[in-house]
Amino acid sequence: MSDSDITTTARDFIREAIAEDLSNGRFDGRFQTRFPPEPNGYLHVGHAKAIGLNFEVAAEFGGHCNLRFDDTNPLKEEQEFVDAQIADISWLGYEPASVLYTSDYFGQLYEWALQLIESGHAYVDDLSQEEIRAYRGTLTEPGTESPYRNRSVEENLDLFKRMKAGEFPDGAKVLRAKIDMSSPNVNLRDPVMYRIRHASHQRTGDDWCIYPMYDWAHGQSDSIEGVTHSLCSLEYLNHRPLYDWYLDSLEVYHPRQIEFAKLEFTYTVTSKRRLMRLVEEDRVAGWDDPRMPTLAGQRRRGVPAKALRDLCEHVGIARTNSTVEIELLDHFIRQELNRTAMRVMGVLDPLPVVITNYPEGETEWVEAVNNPEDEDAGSRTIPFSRNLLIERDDFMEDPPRKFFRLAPGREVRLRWGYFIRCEEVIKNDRGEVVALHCSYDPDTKGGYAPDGRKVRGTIHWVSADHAVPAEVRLYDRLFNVEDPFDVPEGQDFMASLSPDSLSVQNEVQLEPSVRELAVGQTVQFERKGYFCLDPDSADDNLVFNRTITLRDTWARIQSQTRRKGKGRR
RNA sequence: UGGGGGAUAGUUUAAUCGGCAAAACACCUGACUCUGGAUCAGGCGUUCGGGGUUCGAAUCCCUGUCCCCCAGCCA
Repeated sequence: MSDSDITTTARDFIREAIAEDLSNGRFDGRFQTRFPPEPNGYLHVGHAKAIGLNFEVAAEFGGHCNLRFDDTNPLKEEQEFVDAQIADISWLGYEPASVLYTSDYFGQLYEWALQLIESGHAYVDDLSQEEIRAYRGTLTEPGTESPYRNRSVEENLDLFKRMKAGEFPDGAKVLRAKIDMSSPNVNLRDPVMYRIRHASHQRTGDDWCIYPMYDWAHGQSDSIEGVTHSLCSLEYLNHRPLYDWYLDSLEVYHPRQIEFAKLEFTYTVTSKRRLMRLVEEDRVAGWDDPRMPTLAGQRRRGVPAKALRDLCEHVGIARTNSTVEIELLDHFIRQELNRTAMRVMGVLDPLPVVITNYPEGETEWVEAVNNPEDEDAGSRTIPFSRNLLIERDDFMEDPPRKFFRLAPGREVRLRWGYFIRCEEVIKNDRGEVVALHCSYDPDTKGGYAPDGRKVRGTIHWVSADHAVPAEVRLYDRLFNVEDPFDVPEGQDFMASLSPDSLSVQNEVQLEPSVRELAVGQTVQFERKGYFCLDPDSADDNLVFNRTITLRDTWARIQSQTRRKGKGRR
């Protein structure tokens, strides 16, 4: 590929910048990125954008992308999160060239801090946290210099070494960069480089009691690794001058930071802090609860990684803050699953049907197509017998107009089976429908009538004698408003939590072929939606999560007529 | 008169050096269908406001408005 090809195929401003740097020879033709999460929580759908961008540009421009854990704060980080993040990235479909840790650079970072002290660019400050805040000034007023700002190099060196040696308690001192207390960019008002934290780190144990701040660690880590383009979110724009300042002051290799907008969605929150609250306050079953926007949650729900990748590609890279409608993700999930998921029949809310003219005790096997979108998926057989189960809402005793399903005297097709006609409605003492007596037409096997007569409705069913019971967890949106932060005065996003985000169906009956399913596999229950076999399943107790419903035109018709009816009154 | 970033259909994005404003989702019609699924056809609707330059402006200039980020010893 020639340079001009690279430029003309650039799809966004970041790819343009990369192409330009590459053709200028700015980084000697080298190209390298990194995805740098802090292991303080689980990765979520918003991260998919940054992950995809970093890994995909690396592949496109012939470079590589590392995973680097930005593990500079032992108070918040855990090995569990490291492991989970590695698994999630792999599930998304990307493989880091290397897995690296900022904590591996603590030694080098310390040496560089000494260097900055020696060159007069850093000092030890005894001010308390509150004092430092007060001295920093405000957004509109300049700060004031610390009384400790002009200590001698010798004193700073001595103090900093003693900080590292553990001579001082937490918070007693910090190392600060000496930049400009009156800078209009508050990040440049002598930012803290090191704080004292007598805490064990998940990787370095008790080797250190001083830990570097993000700004001091990040650019230098990029530099050590040879990253060429350090891609990060918009909030770091204000930090770029500092990123550049440290690298320039150290006179080391200097990568280029470029910022882009994060990905956010309606009807959810994406911030590790808030997701943490949902988990800790038991509003969900854990980080991988299928209602969670975490990658682990989405995976468990049955969302294909491809859907997330497709969405990110569609959304693109820009500098505009944006909130994508969750319906767009739904679209990509359905698009992918429609193509790939095997079809299966399952009745969520069963109503017994007796085929009165079908011989008792007899079973025959009908052929069913596995996936009409994929010829190679083949077919399977399903047992048919006298005792069937159909979906309760596929029958109405007194059907409204436009209801095409079963009703007294009416004929429908059992998918892949026979035409049946409802002859009798059986009720209990309370007048509730408990069963249907139907007749079948033996000439319609496979679903075709030799006389060419048509039926409006085709419904799914299972043979009661052969069905496999299961538990199905139906998920709805975790939050019931587009913007969870849109709450009354004095309340927070937790108030937007939907009370109905999970309902469990325990009476579900499925066709026998579901016994072959693997945990994590997503199939379509015909006419109902996509469902994923959950790890909670046991041999005698299958558990499915509903990934997403099918598009439901009937539901729309119903809500429309309901609306119209109301309007007339 | 703190600094920085941003604004194109309901949403997210395109639009080569200033040259016909477009796609997907969503929504609405209709066709087709052994999933009220899928598919197909059609419809809806857009350059933040006001000036200016120009034959021609989403794009350039001036001006105004609105939104986002920053005052952690978080990242």
